[in-house]
Amino acid sequence: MDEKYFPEKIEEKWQRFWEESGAFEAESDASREKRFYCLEMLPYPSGFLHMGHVRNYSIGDALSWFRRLQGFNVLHPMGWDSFGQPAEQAAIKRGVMPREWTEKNIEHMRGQFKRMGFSFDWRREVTAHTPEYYKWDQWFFLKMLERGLAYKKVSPVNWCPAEGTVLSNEQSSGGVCWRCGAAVEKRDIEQWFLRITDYAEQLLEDMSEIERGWPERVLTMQRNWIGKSSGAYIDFQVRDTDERVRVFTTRVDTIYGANAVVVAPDHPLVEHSPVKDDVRRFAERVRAERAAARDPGAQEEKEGVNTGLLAVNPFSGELIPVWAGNYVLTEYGTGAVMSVPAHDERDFEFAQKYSLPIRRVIERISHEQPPAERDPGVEDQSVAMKEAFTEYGILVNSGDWSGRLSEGAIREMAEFAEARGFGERAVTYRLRDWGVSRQRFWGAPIPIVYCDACGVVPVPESDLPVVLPERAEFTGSGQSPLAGVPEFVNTTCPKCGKPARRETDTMDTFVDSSWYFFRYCDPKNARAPFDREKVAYWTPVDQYIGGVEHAVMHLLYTRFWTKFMRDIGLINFNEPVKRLMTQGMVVAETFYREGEEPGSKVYFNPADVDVVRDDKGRVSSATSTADGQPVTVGPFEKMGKSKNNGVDPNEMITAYGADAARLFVLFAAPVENDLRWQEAGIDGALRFLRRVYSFVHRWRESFGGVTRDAAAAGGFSPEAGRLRHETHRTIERVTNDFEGLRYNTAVAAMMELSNALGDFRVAPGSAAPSDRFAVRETLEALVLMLAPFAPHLSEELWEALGHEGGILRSGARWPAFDEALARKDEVEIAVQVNGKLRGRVSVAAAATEEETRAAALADERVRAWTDGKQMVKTVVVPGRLVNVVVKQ
RNA sequence: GCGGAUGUGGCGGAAUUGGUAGACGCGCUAGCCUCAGGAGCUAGUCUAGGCAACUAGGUGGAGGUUCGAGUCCUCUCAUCCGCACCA
Repeated sequence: MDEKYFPEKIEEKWQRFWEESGAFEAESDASREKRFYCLEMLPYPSGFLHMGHVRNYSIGDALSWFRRLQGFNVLHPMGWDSFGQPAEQAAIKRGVMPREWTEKNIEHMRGQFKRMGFSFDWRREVTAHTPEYYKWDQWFFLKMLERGLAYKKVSPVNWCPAEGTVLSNEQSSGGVCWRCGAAVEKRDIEQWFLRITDYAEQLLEDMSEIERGWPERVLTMQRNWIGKSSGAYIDFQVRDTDERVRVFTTRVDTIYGANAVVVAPDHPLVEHSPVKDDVRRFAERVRAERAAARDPGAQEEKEGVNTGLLAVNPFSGELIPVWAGNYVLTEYGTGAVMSVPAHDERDFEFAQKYSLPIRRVIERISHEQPPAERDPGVEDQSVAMKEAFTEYGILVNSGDWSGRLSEGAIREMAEFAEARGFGERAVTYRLRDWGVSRQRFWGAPIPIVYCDACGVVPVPESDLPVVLPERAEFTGSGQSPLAGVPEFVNTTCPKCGKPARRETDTMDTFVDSSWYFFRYCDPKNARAPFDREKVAYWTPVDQYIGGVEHAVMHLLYTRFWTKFMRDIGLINFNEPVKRLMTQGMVVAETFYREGEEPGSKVYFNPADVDVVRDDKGRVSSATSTADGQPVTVGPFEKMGKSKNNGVDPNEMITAYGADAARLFVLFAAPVENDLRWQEAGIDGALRFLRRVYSFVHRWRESFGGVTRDAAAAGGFSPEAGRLRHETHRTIERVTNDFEGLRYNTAVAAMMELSNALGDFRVAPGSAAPSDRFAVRETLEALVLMLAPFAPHLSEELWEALGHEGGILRSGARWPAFDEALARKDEVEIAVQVNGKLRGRVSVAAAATEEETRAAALADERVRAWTDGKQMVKTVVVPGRLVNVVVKQ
């Protein structure tokens, strides 16, 4: 053992040891019931690990180590979400083939992971872009197709007319093409969809199974995304046509107040309009406005045109106009609404703009509701009402329904409509089917063949995988790259054998990430996506860790995929993840100067800035290291290129070691909070590790031959007793903190223990056997508890303490605490007089209430406040405090 | 606009869930050691007063419940996040 702690030397040594001994390799083993699946979201191989990754995987790695030490069989795998756009961008920009680019990145990042010392079972690595993996994406797609869950429909994409390419939402933000700046258009093309909406109800219902383990806000976001809404469909006959227009409403009770039917601008009913050209022009305009710069947060003004059609209110028989309005969405409900301005804010706004009549049909029933504004005796309330009354109430002016309450009327009016054949109760969802088609090269090809004779033909399972060609033209313009590869496109029909063409769309990368963690359980299986028994052993995932940005899409899709896999008999549970943890961002200070352009900023990397502090430690100013001139101190922001405040994990490892970096990210903040990266903080982590290292170095020689019996025979000195108490109490605290993923307080507890060891002022040379026993007990516990945070150092110290074969193979177990030792035999009791702290007394931990009270009242300082006063009562909280209430 | 969360020293954050506010770390101050280094060690560090023991105040703000409130209740302010014409 070196006298000093040299991280790089130790880290290399143990990384080699782990690799050679297969320390983190796990196998499903029916005889080992205690098993734990610890999963972190797999990264996109952009080429470089960033601090967000370091944090994400440090959290998971710590938990994996903890469970291993507790004797669990732990599955902790890693893989690559390696399909996706950046690879294609690299191909366009630099002419590198996506596969080459991707694999080089993976190579590099895997090396970075290894330098961090994460305890992955690398044999299980899953890589989305390999045919061995995406073959099963295709297989699942075919299974969905068989079950009617995959289908094709026309749907719009962002289209750059200048380049003739399809753009993602991101690439067309602001309504212009990110590359050439041309105005983006919407174009309708046929695309593949998965019927996730068939599972909407289950996706909502099954949330009850995971409520305890998932963050409330993630479930809320998913609930909102699914957007369940119960109401009714009502059909309005359109006069002079055979058409009926169906609307969806949650408030049938307000139907007597309907002044119009408003349909989406591109609603099919428009065909029957006598002024359909006007309506079409309107629809075109709305369309164009939407495609163009849509500022986030900007709400369009409500606009509409009268279609000239008239519809019959099936309840009242009243004739009302049909309008087309920009505020009615084609995609939601039926694309048509009944407009009830008196009781809906949007309809109110619309009616005001076009001077449509407003009729109040719901009155308040409680004084807590806003007072009724109305002109008695006048039907049209346009003048009286200042805003819509959207609450439930009592029905008025509603024919036979008048006098009923909203709640009952909503139900019964829907039933009435159903009985009369002009409507039904209905539930709608905001959730839409999952569009999986991408007009891209770098994705799993959708296994479909188009044959002139047979139509749409699925590729037979036995012909999978449909392999992505090695090369394609990535000119950045023209057609989808796959369409330009004749060897790929031209094939024969699996049914009739005649020439046919392949589907050139590839799959959304969310498909890959929907089931990858099942593949980890059996990553090399060539006959099936995975072996059911292996998956049954490991899944569902015990703990999943990742960024909150995946709260909706990825996590909803993977829940959907799980339910589908259940339905085809691959697994037998509903929910893939028992516990979910969403970690906060890594943020760092920003420094900048005003740029040449007004409002532009030139950012300085924190490493190139000197910060000046006042004597309270407040940052008062900062200067550039380069020129010594001042720079402006900005707020903490997410690390990244745009703010030039990123920190390279490699540099951190070089300067401080992987262990210190890992310890710091786990200590600096609770895992769900944002983490403020401060270089000084990692210094503190390193200091702590050095301290622990030097304790072991100082004491290890003196531990020989000290047994528990020998130590106990001599009894423990008060100091040694105190140290043992601290040790056992710390084990208790750290163990509990782990269960709640409270790493920051776990580390704090270990630091306290190390401070206690520092206060134990006995020299190793002159220590009694009992002292040496106590110190060894402390150090062994500390080293093992530190393993999840700083595994390399812990391995080194464990070896220095005389254990062979590495921590996991040496049979080491997470330390157990002795309840009796963790408790104190003397406790300090706070004594308050009238709620103010006036003194502290020490009593036996087992002291009765009476004894505690007596001790408190006997205290001199307390008596100074109570003598001569009338005592009203005393409150005693055993083990904590005494409050004496006196009359003033 | 709707929904959710959070406000504690100069900073990140603790506080056994109604019981000693500020653990632990960073930063800062002073001292020691020193080949004077961004190393190590020791002490101090919520605010005000005092040499000190101590006293008073203090958890965004205002009320309230309670022997006792960072924690519970009411109102209010601020910040952050999500959704955004969802009928």
